[in-house]
Amino acid sequence: MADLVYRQLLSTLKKQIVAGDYPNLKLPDERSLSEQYQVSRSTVKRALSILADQGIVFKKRGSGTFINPLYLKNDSVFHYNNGSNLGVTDSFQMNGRKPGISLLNFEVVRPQAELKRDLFLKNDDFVYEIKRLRLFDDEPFMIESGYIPIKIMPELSRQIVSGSIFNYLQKEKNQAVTKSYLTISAEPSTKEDQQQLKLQPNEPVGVMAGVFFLDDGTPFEYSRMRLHYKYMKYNTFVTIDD
Amino acid sequence: MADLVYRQLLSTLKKQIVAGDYPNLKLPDERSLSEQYQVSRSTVKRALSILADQGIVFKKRGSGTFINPLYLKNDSVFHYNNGSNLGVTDSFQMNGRKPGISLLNFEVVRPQAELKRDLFLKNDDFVYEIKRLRLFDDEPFMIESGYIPIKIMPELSRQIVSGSIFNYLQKEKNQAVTKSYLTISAEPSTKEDQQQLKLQPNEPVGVMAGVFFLDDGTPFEYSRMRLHYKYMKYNTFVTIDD
DNA sequence: CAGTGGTCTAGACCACACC
DNA sequence: GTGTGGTCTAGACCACTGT
Repeated sequence: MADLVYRQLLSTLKKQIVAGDYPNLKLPDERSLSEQYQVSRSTVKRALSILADQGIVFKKRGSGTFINPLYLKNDSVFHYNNGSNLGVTDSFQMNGRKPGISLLNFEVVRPQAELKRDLFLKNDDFVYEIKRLRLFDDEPFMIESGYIPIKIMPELSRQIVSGSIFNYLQKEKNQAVTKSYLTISAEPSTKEDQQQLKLQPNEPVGVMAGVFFLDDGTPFEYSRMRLHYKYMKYNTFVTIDD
Repeated sequence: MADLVYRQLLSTLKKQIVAGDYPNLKLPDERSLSEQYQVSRSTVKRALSILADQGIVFKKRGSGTFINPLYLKNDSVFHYNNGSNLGVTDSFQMNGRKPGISLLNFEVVRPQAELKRDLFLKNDDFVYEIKRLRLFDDEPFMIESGYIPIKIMPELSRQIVSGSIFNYLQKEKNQAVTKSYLTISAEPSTKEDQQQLKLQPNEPVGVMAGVFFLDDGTPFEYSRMRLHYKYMKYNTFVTIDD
C-alpha cells in the first residue's frame, strides 16, 4: 500500500506540513512538486486532492494550495476521524481503556419487512439477532443490536459473537467490512437504557443505526447502537460541490 | 458545471441506474463505457469513482463495477445527504415547510481562548455573537449560536443577521461556504432548551458544533446548534481505506 | 489466459486570480 | 500576461478474479 507513488507523496507532504516546513502555509505549485519529486503532475494532483478531502489543505484555483491553519493546532477541535473508522472497537477513542462485551441475547429470528429490504433478503431468509452490551473498563457505554443473515455467516456461535465479529471476519475469512451507511440521531433513554447504561431518566442516548457492507458490496449487518450520550461524539469534515 | 464531461457521464449513469437499465446490477466495464460515450477511460474512472464515493456502486478489482442494491430501493434507509449539504436552510429536509428565524441576541464580544484558536484570531480581534432561534412553519427546532470575526464581516447588522448569512455572503460578496468541520453529539436539554424548543424535561437535544470555512480556507464561523431531538438526523456513508 | 479495475505518465488546453 | 489549479486525453503497465 505504502509503496504506491501517490501514497508516498501524500505521506511525505503530510509529514512536512506537520513539521512546519511551510511556515507561510502555502505549498509549492503542482508543477514544481511534480518536478521536485520526479512524478507526474497527475500524481501530485491525486495526493493533493486527498489532502484537500481530509481538510488538511485548501486548493484555490488561480492562486495555489494552502494549509488549513486549524490542522496545525494539534490539540484543537480538528482531531477528527477523516470519517475513516469502522468497527466499534476502532470507532471510539478508548484512551487505553479495555473494551468488553457482554452478550445479552443471541438467537435466530425471521426478519421484519424493513430489515429484509435493507439486507436484501429473500422471503425465507433468516437472520441472527445479536444483542450485546459494550463496555470500557467494565463501564457500559452502548447497547448494540445486530442483525446478520444466516446465509452469510452460517457458522456463527455464542463464542464468536462474544468477541469482535469484524475481527473474526478479517482473520478467519479474509473479508473486510469497509463501508457503512449510518443515521445518527438522539432519543430520550428508555427504562432499559437507563438500567443498562446507568443513565438518569433525563439523560438521553445517542443512536447510530444502519448497514455495514462487505468489500464486494454485500450488505452484511444491520446494526442499531444506543450509546450513553457522553460517549457519542461523531466528527465529520464535509465539503460541498454539486 | 454540468457541461463538464465527467459530470455529464456521472449524471447519465445515475439516471440509467435509477431507471433500472442494468437489471443484473453490473455496469459495463470501463473500456466499453469509454468507447460507448467517446470519452477517455480516465474520465470514466472519474465518474465511477464519484458514484463509488456516494455508495451508489461498488468497484471490485478483477471483476467489475456493481450497483448497490440498497440504492435502488428508493424509499429505503439509503436516501442520504452524500454529506453534501451545508447551511441550515439546506441541511434539513424542510418538506415544503417555511423556514423562519427569530433573533435572540446580537452583540460584539471578546472571544474565549478556545474560540480564538478555532477561528484563528489574533489577540485583539473581536467577534459577533449571534444567537438565533430557527423555525419551520413557526415551529422552533433549533437554537443556534454563531460567532463570526468582525474583521471578516464588518458590515454585519441586525437586518442581515435576521436572514440567511450564507445567502448574504453568496449574493452580496460572491463568497461561498463550502467546507465545515462538525462534531455531533447529544445532551440532556437545559431549561432554556425546554422553553425555546418546547421540550419535555426528559427530552434531549442533538448538538452539532464546529467551524465553517470560506472557499479560500478562512475559518468563517464557529457555530453551536442545539436541535430538538426529533429534527436531528444525520446520514453518513463512510468508506475506510488506509 | 482473458477480463477488469488500479496506477502512472506526458502533455494539451481551459478558467480563474493577481499584478 | 503570468501563474496556478481544473479538465481531458491516449496509452502503458500492474494486480487481481475467474474460467
